[in-house]
Amino acid sequence: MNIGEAAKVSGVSAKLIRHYEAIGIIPKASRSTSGYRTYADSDVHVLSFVKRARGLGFSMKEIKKLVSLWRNKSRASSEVKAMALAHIEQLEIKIKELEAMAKTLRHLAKNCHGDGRPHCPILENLEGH
Amino acid sequence: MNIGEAAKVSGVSAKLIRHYEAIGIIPKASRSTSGYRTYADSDVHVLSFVKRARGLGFSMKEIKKLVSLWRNKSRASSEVKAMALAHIEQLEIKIKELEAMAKTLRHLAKNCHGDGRPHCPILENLEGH
DNA sequence: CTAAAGCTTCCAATGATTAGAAGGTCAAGG
DNA sequence: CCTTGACCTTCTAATCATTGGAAGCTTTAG
Repeated sequence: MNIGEAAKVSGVSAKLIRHYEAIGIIPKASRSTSGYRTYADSDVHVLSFVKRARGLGFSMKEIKKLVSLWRNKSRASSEVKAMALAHIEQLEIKIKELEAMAKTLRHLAKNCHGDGRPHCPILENLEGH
Repeated sequence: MNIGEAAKVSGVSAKLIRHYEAIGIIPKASRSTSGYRTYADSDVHVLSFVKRARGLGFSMKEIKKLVSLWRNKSRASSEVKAMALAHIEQLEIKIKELEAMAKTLRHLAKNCHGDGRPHCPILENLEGH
């Protein structure tokens, strides 16, 4: 399989596959005589794994670790669970931040007439009342 | 006021003040004879405005627009409100994404023993069951 | 007069991804 | 056989907001 087909099957773009290889997320692909990267089903499997982990919001650094745990058949599940729990915590912090922003903005927007006049509580709030 | 004191008063780092000037968020500061940037209270006021807008999650592009609306005494509040509402929508989308991630991860973590054994539903899920 | 703190500019890194340029390779059809 | 187009290669650079450092000038305090 060339990189194009591996991209199609895994859902990870060819550009990104090369990038993942460059930064060591995935091992270096073997090459054909002409220098093209060659992929087996198992390689595509890793790419799909990475894609799913990204979909759960893990950073590439974390994914690198997850992949190595995945490949290590004698891993302790506690290590994976700890990563998941730590990540959940980060997600919850981020969610709270965004919710606080949205809450403030909703409050300000509600009090803004939104007409042709210049008076605007939103700007007043940003100004520091 | 030099940039250092403006940074202290506004809470925006000197580095960032220069950067904001370079990308046109704030007007070019006037200079002393020796070339140092000089700031008045009104300039610091703008910096605080920018900082608050950032705190609400607006992008610098949006903030540039907000600042110009703020300075335009004949603006229509509808324009500001529209930006706020659009931003609220983006925030809500992001929150939903993060919540979906957290939900999935919580479910997976709950089913993971988290002990010394290798069996791990989290990795199994990433693998594609 | 000198040391330290503060200022200047420019260049580079972060994190994940995308985009482009310039060129080599492969398969199919005329 | 040769061309066309799709695919591959590498390297460079853009995005976004911010931070960091280097090298050098200015100001302030002792």
